Parts: sequence; structure tokens; C-alpha cells
Amino acid sequence: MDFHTNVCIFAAKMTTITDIAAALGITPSTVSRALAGNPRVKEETRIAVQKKAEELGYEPNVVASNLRKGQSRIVGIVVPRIHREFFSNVIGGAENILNQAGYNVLICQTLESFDAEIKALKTLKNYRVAGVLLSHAINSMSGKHVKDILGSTPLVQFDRVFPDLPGAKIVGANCEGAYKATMHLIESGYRKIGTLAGFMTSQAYVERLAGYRMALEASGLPYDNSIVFYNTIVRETGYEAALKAIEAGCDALYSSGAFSALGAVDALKEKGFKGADEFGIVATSNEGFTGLMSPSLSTLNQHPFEMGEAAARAFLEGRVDTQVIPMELIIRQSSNKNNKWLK
Amino acid sequence: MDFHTNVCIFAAKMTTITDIAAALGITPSTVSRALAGNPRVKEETRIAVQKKAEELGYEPNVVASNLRKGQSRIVGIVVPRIHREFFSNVIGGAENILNQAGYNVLICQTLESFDAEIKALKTLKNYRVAGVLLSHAINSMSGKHVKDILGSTPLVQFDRVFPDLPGAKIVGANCEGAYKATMHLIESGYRKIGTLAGFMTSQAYVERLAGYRMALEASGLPYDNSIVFYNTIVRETGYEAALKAIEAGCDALYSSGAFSALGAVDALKEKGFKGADEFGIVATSNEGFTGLMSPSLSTLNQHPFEMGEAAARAFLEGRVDTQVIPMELIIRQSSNKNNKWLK
DNA sequence: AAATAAAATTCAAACGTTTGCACAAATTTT
DNA sequence: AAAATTTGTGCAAACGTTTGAATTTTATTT
Repeated sequence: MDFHTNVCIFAAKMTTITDIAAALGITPSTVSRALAGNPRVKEETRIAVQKKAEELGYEPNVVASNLRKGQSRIVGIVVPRIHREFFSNVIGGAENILNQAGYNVLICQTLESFDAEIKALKTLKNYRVAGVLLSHAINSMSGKHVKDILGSTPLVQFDRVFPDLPGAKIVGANCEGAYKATMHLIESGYRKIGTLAGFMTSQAYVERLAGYRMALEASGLPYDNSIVFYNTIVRETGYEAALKAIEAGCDALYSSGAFSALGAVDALKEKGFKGADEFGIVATSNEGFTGLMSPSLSTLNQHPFEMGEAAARAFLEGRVDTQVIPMELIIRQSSNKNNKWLK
Repeated sequence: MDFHTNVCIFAAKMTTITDIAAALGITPSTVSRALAGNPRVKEETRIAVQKKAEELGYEPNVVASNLRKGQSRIVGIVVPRIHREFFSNVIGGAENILNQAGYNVLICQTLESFDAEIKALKTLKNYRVAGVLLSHAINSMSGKHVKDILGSTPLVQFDRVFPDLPGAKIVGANCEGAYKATMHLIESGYRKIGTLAGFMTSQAYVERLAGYRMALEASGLPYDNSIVFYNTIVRETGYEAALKAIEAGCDALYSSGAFSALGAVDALKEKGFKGADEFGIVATSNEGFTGLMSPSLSTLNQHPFEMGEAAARAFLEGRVDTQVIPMELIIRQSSNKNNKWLK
């Protein structure tokens, strides 16, 4: 059943390589070679072919070409959610690089569903894509399914990666970033620093927690599990955790996410905190809003766009190593003791 | 030259329909029909084929299938920039619907370049996509090129559309939205309302300006071109225009964009304005940051996700009409006279 | 039991390219 | 001038699937 019957009844017959050949009294092979710039075809006929192709409005059928060549110029990108700021930036960066290299991107979102991830990978394999850029759904527990489905298709994992899978990996400097952020709080004079930690099923959050702990221990401060608030990544849970942190006597928080930090700010405002001299916050992820809210949030910029570019380049260059994208600490009002939140 | 030589030397031979046929001593045609659920193949052999397909780990080659069928299950989406909040939401909404209908999306970004738009459309045509969802680059002046390239490929334009192109169009209720926003300012008691207008080469901005004007005239207020600030869509120009608006004695602004409104807020803060009772602002586009900044911005929500869904459905249903997605006025601090900005 | 109808399968071509091999023509070498 | 080389084209098969028409098998009717 054709959905588009009412739109276009007669699909315009497109001119093929064979049409060009017929018009010039030569063979499709020669036309193919001419258009491909093969040096074994005479200059003269190459010109003639190009001219005729232009004249007939020829556009190559890449589906046929891909079938014959057994490979395509499409790279699949699998992300949990396209419209999450982090991922849309990764995609934007990757598309940019891939497009320059003559590739196009086929996008699948898993909406954090493991089953959808499997389906997406199968689809991409069925399209015989040249490679896959993948960030796992949050509830994927291992990379076994990927290997089974993708087989020999080159894979680049980014952000959420599984070490048991071969191939390139692009990850944020989670541990180092968390260390830097926590150290910044310590050096600013905060003394009881809690953390809004994420899900320990995710490597990235595990590493951030580790970095937080390392900074504390390197400074001789105690690591206190009672002020580690696990599974806190959204605004609501950030708010609740922050209330508990205040109760516990914390004077600062390192947050593994940006939205949980937003919730924490809600809690601080509600409790009458007035500035970073009273309570400091540094969040991971330099989401657009963090620089615009009040107080503006100190963050770790993960450079998602650059991460996408790195993933694309890793694919293009056939790399199989792990690259760590440094996180940049951006100090704003929420951790700047000399700066009242509301000026 | 194969980039991936070091990654995978032997491309795993994938099992084909022919392999299944050979294993069962039948013909590829029967296998094809069996897998397609054609009623002309015996129940018994259909089961056998499915079993063997499973056993051999068969995955269909959709490239071959597409070539033979002369159509694909890919829909191309062309946007100026993937990682702009509005577009990433449109894409997210469209992908969701299309995926449910068995389609996948190939994404191209034009980075606002007319040439890149042409290239993207050609690429999509070369892939013989089932349809194209398109939002034009800002410097495209007409839709002629689209018709020439796309031919009979179904087209759905969204947000930035050209009326001279046939096919479905999904647009925001720009005029109505601007009217509503401006009327809200008028009803709130503001008396000299300027506007941060966009580029008049873009239909959307023209309509927003028209809606602004209609509201003024419907209320007996003068339309004063000296407080219409054209080409003002980024933070910097919004800032500068707002300074002029203040100078000109305005007490409110309707902004055609969100970032220009952000710049306007910068200007107001700098000039010592303290609340919406002194100066009101309503912006178009309910970007995420608008609800989180201080003062929170009153906005018109364009419902980009729903717009993407509508575009996808328009394609699936073969519609050729124009759908108008209503804009929802969200009143926040920036236009709420009872609410000091800084509380 | 022969004739007819229905059901299941096979045959072969097609989709538009690409490419190894063969071949002819033009050019260079002996 | 014959032999060897280079240069440019053509031939035909292949990529993996789908599909109209032909054919075989099975079931139903006379």
C-alpha cells in the first residue's frame, strides 16, 4: 500500500548510466569509469560523458552503487535521545566531520531502551553502514549484544562505553574532571563537600565519584558515604538530596549532573542561602542554561561537539584506541565566594 | 583506499537469502516470499525458512531490497543546525514517529549555507529517500532549487517554508503567537511596546512582526517603525536594540527570538531595571534556558517536538496541506508585573 | 480416471552500478 | 616491418533482493 499515491502517481524516471551510454553510443562500463575519473578512459570521451550527464540531469543511484561495492558511505549514530543537549551537540560535531569526508549520518534514538538499542543496531547493520557511533542506553549492562549484531562493522563508542567491546572509545575525563571540580571547592575553602552522584551502573558516574573521592583524600578530608547521594541526576532528586546535604552540615556539593545541581540551587534558595560564600556548587555538564541561570553555575564543560568530532575522526582514521576528552572547569557564581548570587 | 584495513581485514560474509534457499533445497524466490509473509507460500515451508534464517543468523540486505523495489525506508531531514535546541527537538519528534512506522532518518545540516542545502538535497535524492523533511537555510531565497532537485520525492517543509513549493508545510502560528504575546503586554498595562524583529527575508519573522502590529492596531496603539528593531536575533544585537528601546521610552518589548531577549535582559539589568513593573518582555521560542534564567522569560512555546511529529505524520499520510502549530503563551517573571525579578 | 481448478514453487529478468578480463586499436620498441 | 607494449572499450557477471509469468504439484470436481 503506497502512502503517497495522492502525492505522486508517476515516479519520474531518472536517467541512468545506461541512458548516457545509449545517447553516446558507448557502453555503461565506460560511462561508469568516466564518471569515476578512471584514468583508463580517454580525456575526450570523459568530457563527452560529463557533458551528456549534465545535459540529461544525471544523478547517481548510490543504492545501486552501494550494493555493487558492498559498502556504503553512511555512518550510523545511536544515541539515547537526539534532543538532549549533550547528544545533539555530539551529533552536530560528528555530522560536520563526516560530511566533509563524504559520509552521511543515519540517526537512531533508543530512548534509553535496551531493546531499542538492539533494534537500532540491527537496522544499521541491515543498511550495511560503513560504521557505527554509539552511546549506550542507560540500562544496557554489557556490550555483548553489540558484538553479536555488528560483527565486523567498525564501531566507535562515546560517552557511555563498555570496555569489553573492541574498537575506538571516546570518553570524557570524568575522574580527572570530578577531581578538578572538587579540588576547586576545597581550595576555595569549603570543608564539608557532598556529592550528587549518578547511577553506579554507568561507568561515567562511577568515575566521577572516584575523582571526587580522590580529591578529598588527596587533601586529607574524609570521604563520608552519608553525604554521597546516589542516583541523583534530575532536578527533583537533586533538590531532595540538597536538603539532606544541608541538614548534614555540608557547605558545598559537587554534582555529577547539571539538572540535579539545578534542583540543589532550588533547595538552597528555599533555605535562604544568599551566595557562594555560604554554599558552593560545581556541576558536571556545561548545559546552556548553566551560564544563564541565577546564580550561574560553575561547571565542567564536557565539550560534546568536540567529542562528536573526535568520534567521527576515530572512525575515519580506523583508530581502535581510547581517547579522553579533557573537561574544562568553568568557574561562575555558584562557587565564587567573592560573588553574591543576586547582585 | 580502505580506512579500516587495520580494523577488520576479512569482512564477515553475511548469509543471504540464497544461502537459506540452498540449505533447504528450494529457490531464493520462495525464501523471499516466505520472509515477506506472502500467502502464496505454504505454512510449512514458511516455518522452515524462518527457522533456517534464524539458525544462520540471516539479516536482510536492505540496500539490495531498496534497489530492487526502487524505494527506501529512509526519510531525509535537512536542518540548518542539528544542535540548535529547536531543531534537535523537531528531529527528535520526527524520528520517534518515523521509527514507529518503520522508517529511519538520514540527517543533513546546512549550517545556514544555501550551497550546502543544495548538496544535501542532491545527496538525499541520490539515496532515493522516501521523503524529505526540510527547513531552509536562512539565505535561501526561493524554493525553486528544491523542486528541481527533488522532483517527485515527497517533501514536507517545516518552520522555514516557501509557499511556492508544493507539498505539506508545517508552520508555527507566528502571526497569532506574536499577536497573543503583544496583546498580553498591552493588557498588562504596557504602553510603548517595541519589538526585536528578525530578518525580513524569513517568512516566520515577517509574520511575527505582522502579529505584533495587528495587536497594537487592534488596541488603538500606534505602530511606530522607530521602535521596530530589525535583524535582531542574537544576544549582542538584542542588547544593543534594547538600549535604544529604553532610550526611546519603551516600557516593553516583544522579541521574535529568545536569544535577543536574553540580550535585552542584559541591557535592562545594566540600566538598573528591577522588575516587570518597570519593563516587560515576552520572547518567542521557549528555549530551555528561558525558564531557568533570572528573570525567567515569558515565552511563546513553539512546540518543536510536536512540530517534528506533525511533519513526520504529514509525510506518512501523504498530506499536501499546511498545518499551523499553535504557540502557547507561557507567562513568567519577565512580563508579570506582580513579580519582582529578584526575590 | 480424466479434466479442471487451486496452491505452491521455480524461472528468469530486473534494479543501476562496478569491475576483472578480454579484445581491438594505437603506439612504441626491436 | 614484425613484435611488444600501451591505451581505450566492450563484454559479462556480480551485488542480494523482488516479482511477473510459467510451471509443477496437489486438491477438487466432473
